[in-house]
Amino acid sequence: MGEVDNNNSRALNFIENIIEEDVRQNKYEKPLHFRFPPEPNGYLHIGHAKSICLNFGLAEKYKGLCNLRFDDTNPTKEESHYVESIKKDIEWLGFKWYDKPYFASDYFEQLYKWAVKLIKEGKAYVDEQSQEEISQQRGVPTRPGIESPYRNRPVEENLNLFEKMKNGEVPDGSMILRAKIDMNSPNMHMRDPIMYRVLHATHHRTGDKWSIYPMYDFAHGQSDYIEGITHSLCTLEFEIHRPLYDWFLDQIAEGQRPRQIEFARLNLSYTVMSKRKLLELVEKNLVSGWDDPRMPTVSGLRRRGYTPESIKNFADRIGIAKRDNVIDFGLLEFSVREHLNIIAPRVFGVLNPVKLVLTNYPEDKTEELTLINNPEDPDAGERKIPFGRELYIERDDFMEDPPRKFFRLAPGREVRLKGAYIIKCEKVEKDPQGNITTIYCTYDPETKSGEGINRKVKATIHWVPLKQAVNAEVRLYDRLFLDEDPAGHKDKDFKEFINPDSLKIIKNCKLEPSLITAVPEEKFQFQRLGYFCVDKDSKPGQLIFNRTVPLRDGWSKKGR
RNA sequence: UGCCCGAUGGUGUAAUUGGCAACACGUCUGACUCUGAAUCAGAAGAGUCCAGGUUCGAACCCUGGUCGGGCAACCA
Repeated sequence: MGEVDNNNSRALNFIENIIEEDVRQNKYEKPLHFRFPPEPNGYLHIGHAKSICLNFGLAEKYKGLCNLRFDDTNPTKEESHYVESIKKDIEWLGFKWYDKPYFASDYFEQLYKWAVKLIKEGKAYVDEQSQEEISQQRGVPTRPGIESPYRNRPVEENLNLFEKMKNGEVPDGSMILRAKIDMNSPNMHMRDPIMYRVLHATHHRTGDKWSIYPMYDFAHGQSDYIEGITHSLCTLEFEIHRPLYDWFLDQIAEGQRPRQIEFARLNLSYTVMSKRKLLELVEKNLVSGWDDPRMPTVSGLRRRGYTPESIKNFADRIGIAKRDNVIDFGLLEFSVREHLNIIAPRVFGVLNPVKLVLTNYPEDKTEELTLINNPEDPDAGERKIPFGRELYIERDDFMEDPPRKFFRLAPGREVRLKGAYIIKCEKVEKDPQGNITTIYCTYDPETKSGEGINRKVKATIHWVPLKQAVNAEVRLYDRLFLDEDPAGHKDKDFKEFINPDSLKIIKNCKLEPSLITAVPEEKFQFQRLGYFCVDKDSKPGQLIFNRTVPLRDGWSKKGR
């Protein structure tokens, strides 16, 4: 139980096609080896989840391995608490990395040796120009660059200078180590790319041991190579780096080497996906944190009430390709509903309560009614709810002057209280402002659920016993941005599109008493309303629920 | 005046590698329903960016365009 039927027979994506071909050709002697290489400078988001599902999923599918490797070559941006959050998120998604977490920083020594090797072979040199000069000389994509005056200095001099850089004898920014490739290349990344920079910064793992740090391009491919990665999957923006990835491997690799394959990153409508922008939302307190339930982060989705299964099914459904894409946020919502429909126990919760009195129900009588916990899951069992003369129902479930298509309660109309009796509205009581304060009904004792006669009524509504109701705070979420592509406007900042109503807090909601013991991350379907998840801020006696997603609503959609 | 990618219903992904466009979401009907949910049945919606070419046959191959994305951090 609890499994969403997942289509394993779906067509292969282009990466799987490449892999199948590799397997057919017996290209690798060892198991296929993948890797997920996050930089520990932020929290994982749903786009990373796509990559995680791809890499770890491929390893599972082809009985291979998948490493978790932190790409920690920039000590000025990386922090160990990000390492912890990333590990937690991957584990929560249900994936297991091979062996232990790996770190690019573990390869600093090896990388350094390779750099020295390149210098000795005349393939790398120390440049002492300013950042501006170097950038100037690099040229522009449409014009070739020009060579640095330091480009042809003697090997011995390069060795000495690089040693000084390494020993921390030169200030930040004064020297860099460059690969000697081709300043005329149409590919900007091949115009003598930077291999090492001087950074007197404390690294989250190596501390102050190093004062030089390798650049991404001089670390990533080599790290893949060291770990025996067979397929190095990354997003499209690295496509243009591939010639450089291969060039560095050409210099150092023997035998089997990794192959880089690029795929399109995930874009989700009505949200932003860059770590920089997400960080900005956090730092400017536009959201409550990385795990704010409105954030597209893995931790945000978890807090919102998403399940790992729903995220994995989503990742599977969106596929892998190379063209730019924008996935409808509704597809993510479909994926949670699909899973939660199967696993979430049904309960009664009234968000906007109005008192209802059954005038012909005995004053002191209380019944224990039995309700099915989940019609989709026979093993979910039953529970009891007390029923009495006074109840709460949803204010929206009553209309004094209903339109013809409104099926619920109205004066003179009958409706079933789910799991209880059919009731009929007799009259309403209002306050001086005209707000309805109490709805008076009669119940039909002959129509008890499961026992009595089952007359057809147009609607069944949920309810909560007034006396035993549990108070709770409920947080309703809507999309964080009003624009489909908030980051896609050249002239406007993405923050201008923030939805002012993305969070609505409702206090004094009335829940059925069984919910009193609910604990954080527990998920329920509040019947007829949606799926809800207990928030981490929730405490006994002060329950807080997040609405993960409302139920599909075919009625209000039709325009009513 | 460059280089690298890409282009298939509203959205996303397929098409057994050249054999007559499929699946999912969404939308719309209808059935069922003690959740206006779920479930079930059905429908509409693309002729594959454009123009040529090769071929008995092209979404797949070739040529030339058009449009979109990326590339000029001592970021990854």
